[in-house]
Amino acid sequence: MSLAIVWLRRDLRLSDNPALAKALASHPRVLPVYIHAPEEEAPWTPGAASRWWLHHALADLTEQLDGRLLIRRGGALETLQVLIAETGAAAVYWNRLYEPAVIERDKAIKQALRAAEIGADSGNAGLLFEPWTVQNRQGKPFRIFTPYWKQLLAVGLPQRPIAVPSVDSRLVTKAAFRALDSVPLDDLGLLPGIPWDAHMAETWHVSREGAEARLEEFLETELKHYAHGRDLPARDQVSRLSPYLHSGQLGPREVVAACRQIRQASEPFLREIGWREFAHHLLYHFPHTTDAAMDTRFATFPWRDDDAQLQAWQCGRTGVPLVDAGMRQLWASGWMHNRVRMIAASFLTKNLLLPWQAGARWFWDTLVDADLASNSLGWQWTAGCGADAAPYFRVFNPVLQGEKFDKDGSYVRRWVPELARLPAKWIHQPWAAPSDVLAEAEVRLGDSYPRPLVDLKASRQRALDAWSQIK
DNA sequence: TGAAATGTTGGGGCG
DNA sequence: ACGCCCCAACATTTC
Repeated sequence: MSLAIVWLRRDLRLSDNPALAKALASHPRVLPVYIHAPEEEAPWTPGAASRWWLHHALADLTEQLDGRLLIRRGGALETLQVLIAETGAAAVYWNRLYEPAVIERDKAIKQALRAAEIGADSGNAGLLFEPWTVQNRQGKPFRIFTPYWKQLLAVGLPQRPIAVPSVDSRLVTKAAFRALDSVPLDDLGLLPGIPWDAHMAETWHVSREGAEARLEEFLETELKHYAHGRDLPARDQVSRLSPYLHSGQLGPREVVAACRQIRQASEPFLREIGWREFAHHLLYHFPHTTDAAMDTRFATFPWRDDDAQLQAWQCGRTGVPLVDAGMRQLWASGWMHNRVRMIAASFLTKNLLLPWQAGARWFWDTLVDADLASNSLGWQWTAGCGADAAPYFRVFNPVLQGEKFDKDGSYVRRWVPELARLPAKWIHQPWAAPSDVLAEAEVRLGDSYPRPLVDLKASRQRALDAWSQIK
């Protein structure tokens, strides 16, 4: 009786899971396995927020599998080989990932297994289009989003996910499972040592059920205002699906299928799914862009080095309310509204002139949706050094952005409570408020709330001057 | 998925 | 009544 191992990674779901479907199609029994080998993703081993999410996602998947998710620790290849020896498995199935280090590892594993006459097959659970299947008329990878997206739409987005297979009767028996040594989830040490995750637990339902509920609620209630609503951080009319997509608790084909089933126009939202695709496309074809600017002129860009300012940015004490609100939302909940991400990133790279890689590293550690492809693209986009980046001279003014997108200041009030009593007129620029207004609101600049690290106008000019040095 | 500087227009106050 | 100036309001250009 041949057994197949289904090696789960960032495809932590049963539905629309090609590896699981293939295994079930040709083997009477399957053994789902998660192997904890973060060092194999170095230097991009999952950050603290990602690990927190992963813990709960694994717990939920274990429950869906009636306790039969085998967890092991150690090198992926060796662990698979040991498991094959222990179980007599005839084949291993998994779904592909697209980060440079992981591609290399997975290639080697596939080769080694096949050399040992073990079946090894992989599928696509994570993307609508895998990077090597999309190219422009010259046969080259796209570098600009819009023509890339147009082509995907012309080809047609895949929208037929694979249904949830009934796995229960096909899992290894409970007796057989007990005979295998499964590492207790808690032993992986994914949860924080000090409990900083209280607000995260309130914010997120890290489960398949949570993913489905979020998707459904978003499509029903928020999608119709998405085109404008997504710009208002206080309203939060966004999907919040990114962490589910990253862990694979939800697949992009499932999202597209759900959009097609409703009457609302979903183009603006699907376009964001398109950006996620594009990010993976770029990372695959230009693997160095996790660390180096795509635009080679930036090799000599005069980035500053200032730990104190970097730290102030990280903990939300820059003195610029909208930036601080975003950074505190990130720290507390593992997530930041997309518009505020752009503003906070623009402030770091332009106004503070600190390297985008430093920002990318911080986001990597603090975001529950931290994704190497999306994070690298996003930071290079903001810094103006990416493939299809915002022009360098596009500098966000956090005061104007606040007045446009957080008119009444409620987003700032929520995350920067020491400014909550300021009237809307001054909430985005307390440094300009008359002293009686500050006193009335019990704001003491430089004491209860910092003065701004830099003058917005002067630092904007400094960034433009730095740009003119390399162009 | 900007912002600031610069240019243009048109209404209204005023001599 | 007319021209002049001021300055919103909007458009265009530039970074």
